[in-house]
Amino acid sequence: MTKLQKSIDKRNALIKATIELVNNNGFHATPMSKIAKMANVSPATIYLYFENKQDLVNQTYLEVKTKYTDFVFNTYDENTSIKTGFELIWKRIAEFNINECEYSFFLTQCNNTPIIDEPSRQEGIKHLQPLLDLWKRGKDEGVIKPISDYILYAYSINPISSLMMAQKLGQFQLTKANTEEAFLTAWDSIKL
Amino acid sequence: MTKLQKSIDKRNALIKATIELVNNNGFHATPMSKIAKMANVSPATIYLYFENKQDLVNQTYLEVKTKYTDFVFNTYDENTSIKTGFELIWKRIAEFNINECEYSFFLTQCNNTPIIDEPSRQEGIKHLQPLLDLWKRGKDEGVIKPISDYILYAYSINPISSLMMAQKLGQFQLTKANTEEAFLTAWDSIKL
Amino acid sequence: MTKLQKSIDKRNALIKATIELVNNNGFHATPMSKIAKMANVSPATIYLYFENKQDLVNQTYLEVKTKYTDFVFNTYDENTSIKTGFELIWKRIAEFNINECEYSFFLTQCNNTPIIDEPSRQEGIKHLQPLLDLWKRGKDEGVIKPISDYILYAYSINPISSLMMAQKLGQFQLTKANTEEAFLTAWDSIKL
Amino acid sequence: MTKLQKSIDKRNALIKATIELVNNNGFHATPMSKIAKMANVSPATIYLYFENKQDLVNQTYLEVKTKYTDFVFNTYDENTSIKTGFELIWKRIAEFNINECEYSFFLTQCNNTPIIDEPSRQEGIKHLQPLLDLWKRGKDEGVIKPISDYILYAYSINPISSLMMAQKLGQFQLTKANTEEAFLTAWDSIKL
DNA sequence: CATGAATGAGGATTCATTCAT
DNA sequence: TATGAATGAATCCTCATTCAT
Repeated sequence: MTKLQKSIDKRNALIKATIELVNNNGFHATPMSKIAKMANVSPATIYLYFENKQDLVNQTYLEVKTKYTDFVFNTYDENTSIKTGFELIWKRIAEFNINECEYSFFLTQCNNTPIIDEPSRQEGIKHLQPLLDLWKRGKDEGVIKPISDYILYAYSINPISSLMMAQKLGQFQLTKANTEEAFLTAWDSIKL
Repeated sequence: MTKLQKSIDKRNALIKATIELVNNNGFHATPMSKIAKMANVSPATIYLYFENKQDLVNQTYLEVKTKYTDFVFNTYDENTSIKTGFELIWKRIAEFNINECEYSFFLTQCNNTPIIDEPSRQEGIKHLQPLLDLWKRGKDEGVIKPISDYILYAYSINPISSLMMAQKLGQFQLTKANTEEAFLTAWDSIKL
Repeated sequence: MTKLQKSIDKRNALIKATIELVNNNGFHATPMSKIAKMANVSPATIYLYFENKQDLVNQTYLEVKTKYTDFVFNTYDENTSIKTGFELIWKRIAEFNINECEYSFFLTQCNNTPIIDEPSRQEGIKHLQPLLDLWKRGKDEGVIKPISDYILYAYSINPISSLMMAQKLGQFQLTKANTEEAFLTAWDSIKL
Repeated sequence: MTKLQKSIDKRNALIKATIELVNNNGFHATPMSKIAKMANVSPATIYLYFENKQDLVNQTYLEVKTKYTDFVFNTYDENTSIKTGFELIWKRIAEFNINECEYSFFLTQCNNTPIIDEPSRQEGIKHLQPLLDLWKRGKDEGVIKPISDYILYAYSINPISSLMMAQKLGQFQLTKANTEEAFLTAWDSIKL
């Protein structure tokens, strides 16, 4: 194994540990020492890869966000009907939320608390462009309601996170059937 | 002013300070000393009213949640059509989110992080019963989709919080017109 | 013992400990924990009395400097001959350096290293005014060499510190006879 | 360039960096990593040339002290009158303090704090022998006061450092004229 | 009830030093 | 010889909590 690979491994281990611990305890209840222990490095080593705790969380956020959007738009094809395109994206988002719930829970927590820098948050928003483009086209074609993207997003995308949270808390089970219902509900909410 | 009143005032001041500080800094970045200072009491005094920091936050959560449900169901009348009943509740929720955004932001933060005890969280859920009853009736009457309450909630209620968050971040403005669009979208998502 | 007295005692104990430890180990080799231990308080207690380590050393410096000048000019009388006045001041300085060598060594160390803030250093210089006034009169009367005060100071006052340092290192003993010789040497260097 | 030369260069770079950083920040506020960076070597490399941080400072001290005495006694000739001999030495010391103030400030700092080992300090004192010999002759001839060498040193040599410090702090300017006054003052203080 | 002073435990971060290469 | 990566042991400082008054 090369030196570079070992470095990357260590950085990844740190990010993984950060996600797990912040998910379970919150940012401020997650000491650097625990992150180090879980990643099998010395606390001092963290500072070779990250400037400080805030930087560690910011970078973790951006890394996870990138994984998220990469996955979400990976299968997306612009040349489809609005509904098909939306379904493609929505179901990938759902799949990510179900299969990578560690990641999606982390994102949710970051999005709803003041633990992330505003710059990093802004950086994370950019990635959704394809979905916004799709909605623009949908509005032009009279298929999607002519309302603010924020409303469209709040009603068709955010609920997936809510359901994921409910599942994490053991209140609810996201089955195949459930997911289909949820998708149709999302579509009902934004279609014209 | 009676002694009892003075006590209640102090307790209220502490809860108010907790909300403001947790909203701005997060739970663990909010020291007891700052809460005390903002409430104009000694740190030691907090422990006359609350067992410890966790208890303070739990009680704050329940208190705010109670304010929330009291407000939301205050004007509710069971003897209306499903849609009217839903609109009544939904708009009160929206009104609360807009006018008392300190409170609703606090609830959102609690709902999306591990800072609240599971027992307190469970306690907070109970209060929604009238809405669940309404949905049950709606499903029976064939007006509301026959799907899990969690999905209904995720699609028709949670988005209000999302929009409130967006507004708090300055990305979005909840106007009268906007709110009406949002309501119709909510209804579209759950109506059969 | 009153509460206030206990507070003052603690502050004094901290300053005493700071002097002793910095004298023996230097500023940066003196951890707050050791200062606390020697003063019989918890490390956290230091921060009730001082903002941080730098502030602790700055305040210690000023406190010692004040003790120094208070002592030095305590017996001074303006209405004497130049030589008598100078002798009065010089011998008090010598006495302080001999009897309170902890204090004078601390001052010397502060004066010769970058551990004291510039503002605190400036603050400490002010106190020497009576000596400067005496020299002014001496120059006017043609008794003192008409050269820079800095030179006068370097030759007549600073050597006392040097001798104190030598004594501390065990190389030299400041006896009565020695001190008299040193005084005459000082006078020879500045008298016209 | 030979391998040996490269080694010497590195050692010199390290010593130079040590002087500059200790002068500006003090011994303990000067991390090995910064010294390494300023000398353009790896931190690990320092340990090829020096046993540890203390050894690095000790050796730096001795090296500078050697430069100092080499310079000071370079032009010295034993076969002169006491006054001429003293003037020769004194003016070289002054010249060194003015032209190589980085070096002399470093020496002053070492001489007034506990950062140098006692052995190294002792080692550094030896070099002054020619001056002590001169004073011995002067006392025998009845030209120099029959008092302790420590007093002679404190009054005629140390003040140069004091003036250099004052100059470094920007309070005072060591001009030609000033220096001459200072020399005469030094001579007045020790001559019989 | 109310408090200011006090603190032990713990957290982020730094640093002298080592080690595999 | 030279190094960059790695680290354990501090170090400064904070904070939830207690206690004497």
